[in-house]
Amino acid sequence: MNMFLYNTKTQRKEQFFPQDPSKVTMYVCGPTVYSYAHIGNARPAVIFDVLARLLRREFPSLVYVRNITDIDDKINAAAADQGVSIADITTTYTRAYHEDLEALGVLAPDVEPRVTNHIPQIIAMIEALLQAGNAYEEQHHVLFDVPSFIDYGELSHRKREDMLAGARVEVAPYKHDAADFVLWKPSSEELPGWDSPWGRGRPGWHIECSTMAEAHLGDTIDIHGGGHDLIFPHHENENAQSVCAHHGVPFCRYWVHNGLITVDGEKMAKSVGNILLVRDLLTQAPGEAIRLALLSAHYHGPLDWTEEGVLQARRSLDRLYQALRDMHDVPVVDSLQRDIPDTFLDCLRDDLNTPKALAVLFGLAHEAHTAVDKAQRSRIKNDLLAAGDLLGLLQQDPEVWFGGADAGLDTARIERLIEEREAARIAKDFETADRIRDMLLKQGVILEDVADGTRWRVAS
RNA sequence: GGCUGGGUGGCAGAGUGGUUAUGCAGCGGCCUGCAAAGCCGUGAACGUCGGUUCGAUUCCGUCCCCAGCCUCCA
Repeated sequence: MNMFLYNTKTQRKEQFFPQDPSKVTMYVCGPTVYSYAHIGNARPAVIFDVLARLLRREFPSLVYVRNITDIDDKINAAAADQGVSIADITTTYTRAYHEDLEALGVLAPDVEPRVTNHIPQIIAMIEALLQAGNAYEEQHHVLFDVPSFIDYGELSHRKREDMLAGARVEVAPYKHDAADFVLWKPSSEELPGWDSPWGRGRPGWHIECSTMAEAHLGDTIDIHGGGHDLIFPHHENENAQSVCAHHGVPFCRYWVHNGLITVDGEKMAKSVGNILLVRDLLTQAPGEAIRLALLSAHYHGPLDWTEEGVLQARRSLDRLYQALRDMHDVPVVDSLQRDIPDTFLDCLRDDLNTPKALAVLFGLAHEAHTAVDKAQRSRIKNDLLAAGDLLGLLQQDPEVWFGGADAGLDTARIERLIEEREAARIAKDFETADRIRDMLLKQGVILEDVADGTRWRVAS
């Protein structure tokens, strides 16, 4: 059970040893709910979902926390923009986030804390930082005193001097040091705020994750995940806060970051106008195909999102489901006792190498088409389903996959035409038979004549 | 300017100090009334320049290119 993860902090792949093997802890930065989830939000959700599934299998228990950030100036701006309440915005987009992730086969985390439910704890942590001498109050703000934390920059591998060189932000007058960041800031009348020892205000950006991690997982967590863009400043600051609030106790043992998504080779950004919403992608391809597309590249590297990539993912699933379809009458062992082959598990244990794991899946599909032995076929089907389940794939009925689920097809009509064609074939009227087949093909329905009759599928 | 990740065959994408995954696409064959699916076979790659080595795509260094971060973006 050797597991390895690339640790951003040490910049190398390390063997994973949880602090307490009986209870692994993982915290992943969730969304700020001010708009619909885009494909870049979906990538970490899917990746850490796979990691969570793997950890649950490899260790007796896992506590997986993925937060919802429901206090943020972008939320306030969206509310003002749309003329609705802040609660309306966060409720709407939290629900949308859940719907989108569910469509991608992402399981719910064990805990999904919200910032608004942790204000007292946030205030307590800020007080702890003030007491420890790592924070100061200035003009109704409370700021983290970066120079007071000697290890600052350790995670993102930056030196403070270097950071100042290219800084594109002006230093606020209430900061003692340019690198200091806000823990608490004052709220005006119309903005959401809570009473605190420093007046009515709201938390800064980073403190909520430190607080929620502490509240649900303790002082030291095993794995902290998120997008590559969060390494600095978010995680660097989170680490500084937590370590200082806990008097030097390490905050996180393994920092795991996923690469970012580009769209047709270009950065995905509002300014470029190429933000792809999960919601919109789901109208173009099944959620399972989008999930596979996200897992088809190693999590650590960049992923270029293209229509061709989604199409390839659909075809990959066609191939895998084709194998399952051919084994529709092959029995499998009870799902609770499913064994997953080590060849497959080892791929994931090695820094979550999903592309390599997928290759094992294709190998199984190939075996399925060549094996004749009954017991062997049963084993193959079992492996395919069990391994697929760990990736959150292949759990549909193949008929549903090939039926194009919501393609809005008249199934009865297709079946009738297939019967007509069959009659024509028996009568050796191949002209009619081919005409029917071509007609269906034009409508995106492909016919396959197999041993026990004619079956159909929707073209990818 | 600093920091980080990446540059592999037509495309996507793993991996390895020497016999070069996997999927899609291509080519030849089998199967089929013909197809489709599947099977069998097959061509094709490691950004640049150096170094280490018997041998490097794989290790080290240089350079080039791409992407991201550098205070509220997953």
